[in-house]
Amino acid sequence: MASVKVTNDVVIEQLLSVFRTVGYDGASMAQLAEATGLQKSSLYHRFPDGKQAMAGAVLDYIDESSKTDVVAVLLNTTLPPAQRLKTVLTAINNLYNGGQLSCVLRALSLGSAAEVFRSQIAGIFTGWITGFTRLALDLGKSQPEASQLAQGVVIGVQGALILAQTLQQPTVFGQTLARIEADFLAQL
Amino acid sequence: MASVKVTNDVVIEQLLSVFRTVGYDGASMAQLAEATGLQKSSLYHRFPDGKQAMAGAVLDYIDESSKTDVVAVLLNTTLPPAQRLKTVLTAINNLYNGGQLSCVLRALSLGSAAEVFRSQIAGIFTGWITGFTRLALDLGKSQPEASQLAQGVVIGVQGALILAQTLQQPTVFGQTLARIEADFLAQL
DNA sequence: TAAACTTTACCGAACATTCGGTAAATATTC
DNA sequence: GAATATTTACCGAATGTTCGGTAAAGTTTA
Repeated sequence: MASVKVTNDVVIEQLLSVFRTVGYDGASMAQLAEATGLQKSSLYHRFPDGKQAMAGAVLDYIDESSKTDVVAVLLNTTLPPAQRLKTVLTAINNLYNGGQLSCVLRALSLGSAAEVFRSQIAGIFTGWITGFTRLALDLGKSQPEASQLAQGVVIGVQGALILAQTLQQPTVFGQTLARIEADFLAQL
Repeated sequence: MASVKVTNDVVIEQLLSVFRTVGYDGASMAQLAEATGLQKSSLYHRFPDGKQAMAGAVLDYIDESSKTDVVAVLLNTTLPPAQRLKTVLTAINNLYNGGQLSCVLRALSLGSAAEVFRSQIAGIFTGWITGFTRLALDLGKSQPEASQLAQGVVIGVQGALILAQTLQQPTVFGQTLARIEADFLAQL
């Protein structure tokens, strides 16, 4: 091989950081090149199918880390439910750097890319909902309660990120995570 | 004067419908022109400061209708709180056509326009929070409870819109509004 | 009242710039 | 030297924006 200046994972993480802050249409090739430290053509060498493929790779990357850091933990029934909850909420808090980072799933669900990526994004959301539903059931909730709580996690995370960043008040995000934890642990 | 082809309000509503679905960077002048039925140059006649001014006019329009349809109702202490709640939630449901329409505030908080419009968007969110806090207090909640509930409205609406549209399951939005209503009316 | 002037709304064509993407050449590693 | 990675230079198309001009309505003046 020739000199690989940056590993593929690093490139993807830089692409992620651009897409998440400016969205798909807002991200220009020049900006993506500058962020990765590569020239445009080098990006096209790694992603021959162009910009959409770059965003697709970012989504695959997110899909993967979502499965390992969130879903797998939630479904790991060898751990006590309360510990699973705490671990996952901490992971989520880190994912968004305490509410300071946008969610790339939201960023990619607008504009030219929206229809292309919608089903994949839906898959990631569904994974979370499945995992949190299982956790809620293990915490003694009824089926409808569990579904409602699980949906509330995705809704709360996405909504809180928007509010926290718009108000420039990251604590809103942490408060929301705390409320989610309390809801799951609440005894009827 | 020459005859006006479309009133300013109609133009703004068409601009709104484009911006809300594709975002700021995703909206091309050609698309905005086609949606309004005017030529690009005619749009520049009405908005000499260009695309940003068009999005700004849309935001002003939203700001206004938010104040009259939501905030003013919430603060109208001549009406019983429960009725205010019901009226406003119905209005919100209509605003987003039962969860099928994106929120233009979210659409404009990404990309090139994000920093330009952030404070104005924050003002609209703050208006809602102020109004819902007042309502919660009138429903007998404590101050911290009221603030938390009010924040939860904005978070819930924004988050539910994202989830509903990604999953193509608009009912998610209605369910969230119902949960919000229940939370406000719940007796401790 | 009618002609002359001004203002307003609109349009088609062009503007410079930036867009995503490509081809050919150079550099690096095995 | 064969293969891969990266770069420089470039392309056509699309971007947001501006310009010159036209038609209609209002205003002024004779």
